[in-house]
Amino acid sequence: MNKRKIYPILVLILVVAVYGYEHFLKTEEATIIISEGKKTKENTNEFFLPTSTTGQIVHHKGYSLSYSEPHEQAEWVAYELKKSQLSNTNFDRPYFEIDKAVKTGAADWKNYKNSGFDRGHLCPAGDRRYSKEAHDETFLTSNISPQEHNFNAGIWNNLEQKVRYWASKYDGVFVVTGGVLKGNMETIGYERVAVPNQFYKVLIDTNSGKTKMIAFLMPHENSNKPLYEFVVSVDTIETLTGIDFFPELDDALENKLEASNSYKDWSF
DNA sequence: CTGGTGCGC
DNA sequence: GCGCACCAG
Repeated sequence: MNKRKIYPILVLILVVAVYGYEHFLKTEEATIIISEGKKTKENTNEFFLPTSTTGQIVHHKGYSLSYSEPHEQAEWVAYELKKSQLSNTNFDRPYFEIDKAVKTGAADWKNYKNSGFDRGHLCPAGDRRYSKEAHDETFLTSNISPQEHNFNAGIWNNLEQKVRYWASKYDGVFVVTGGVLKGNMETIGYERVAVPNQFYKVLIDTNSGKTKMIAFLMPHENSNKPLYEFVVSVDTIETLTGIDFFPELDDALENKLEASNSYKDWSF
């Protein structure tokens, strides 16, 4: 067979392969979204999603996220922690996997190897112990951020445990968490995963009477201070990150709750 | 609980 | 790559 005959065939194979791969990616993503079931505005998982500053929102069964490709991590991860989901089941920790649902390519876990930083969960594995599937799903690289071990196992861990306490006490809470991806940041690994200088967590409770919010902003370092010392208004975090946290909420209520840095409604 | 490294197969 | 032992805050 001469070159004139073989080139069109090679081109055809290439086109089919690329199309097939794209189709595979879209099919996989669609499956993930459909697998969450019908979403309505009454479903808090959708209702309380923040805005994305990056244009790439990914839905998993147990949480949703907005991925920032330049920083190789999520700008936020959001999920509802229901009281009924609290569990002490001990699943083995699986290996981290690159999140294939991130179209631009989620970070490789190898970036973290020997970096000196923890692979810090944003949606904690401890919040998804109600099934092995949900637990394993938190071990996607789109759900982690580089964290100092003393911070992750220290005050950040304390805050995560407090969230579980509140989920129990207030019959569930909706959680949004992430690193502040602004300013000069150290990077790790060949993909230059950014190391945030601050981390935040925003909570809303709509299940125990009147709607209430609380937000935390923590420097990326361990601390022995009490958790309430890190409470700020939601507005403060919105200004820092450019994220609008509860856009679907009634405007008057949203404005009032997000301006407050009071923690009187939350039991420490 | 939150994580890590090293070793053998 | 996977399972397992062992370590740290």
